[in-house]
Amino acid sequence: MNPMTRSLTIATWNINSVRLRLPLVEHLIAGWAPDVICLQETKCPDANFPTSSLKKLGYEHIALNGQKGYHGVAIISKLPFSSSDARPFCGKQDSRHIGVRLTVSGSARADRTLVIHNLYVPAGGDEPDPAMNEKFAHKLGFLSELDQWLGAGSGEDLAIVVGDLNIAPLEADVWSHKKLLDVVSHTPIETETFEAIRTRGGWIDVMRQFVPSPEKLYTWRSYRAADWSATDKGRRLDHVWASPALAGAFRSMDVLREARGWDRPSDHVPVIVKLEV
DNA sequence: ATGGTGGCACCGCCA
Repeated sequence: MNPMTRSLTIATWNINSVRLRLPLVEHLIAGWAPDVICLQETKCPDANFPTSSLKKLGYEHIALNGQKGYHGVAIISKLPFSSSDARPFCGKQDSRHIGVRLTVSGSARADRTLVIHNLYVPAGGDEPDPAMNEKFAHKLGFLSELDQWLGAGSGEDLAIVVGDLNIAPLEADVWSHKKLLDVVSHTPIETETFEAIRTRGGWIDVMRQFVPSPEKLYTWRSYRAADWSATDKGRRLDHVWASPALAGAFRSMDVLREARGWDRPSDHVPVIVKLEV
């Protein structure tokens, strides 16, 4: 490794209740030891977040935007934050974003600032018609605000966006493109808007740098499947975007497919990236 | 064959 860079591992995972699945978070930590873990759907108020357990495991820096019962995002980190912020969307009080600023110290160069945004985009309900389904209208409104924000670019030299974005943009991101064209998460209005925001903002689809289309790549499989592994009807709903300055920085990307088979699993699996900054 | 499962909360809602 270049001694003038620092290696950093970042995980993103929709955990579907951080309290119920704290043992799985601990398992992820024991096996992969990410420097930073971005969680979505923590489903608990900040006061109930398992802060002390995670601090004992070395994640002493924790930024929370939780709420009771629904949504909720968190960033836990071995590295300190110089600041954090939570953005509101659509005039609602949903906890769907937390952002942090990390100072990454290189041994022989000036410190560099890395911004990480952790997002939980609305799922959007079942009916892909905003006139009939206000949850889908909310999702489209959320994307419109994301376009104004992230579509305008990173705003920072070194920036990463991760999270459950609840859209599978490419044909290779779903088990059947044709069967899912009318299914919320893969409708043309969603996939086209998603890719328009990403490309207009100059964001790199980091996962697809490592597993290019048309190879299938999934991060989510329904709880309703009788046998998730055999049928493997998955979707890539979780994403890692990076600003242009990070184009050459990523060294690895792993989708922990096996995590879908862990005891009492989340329906999403962790995605882990390693980069040098 | 048009279901199914899972979490949280409170006895329905959301995913």
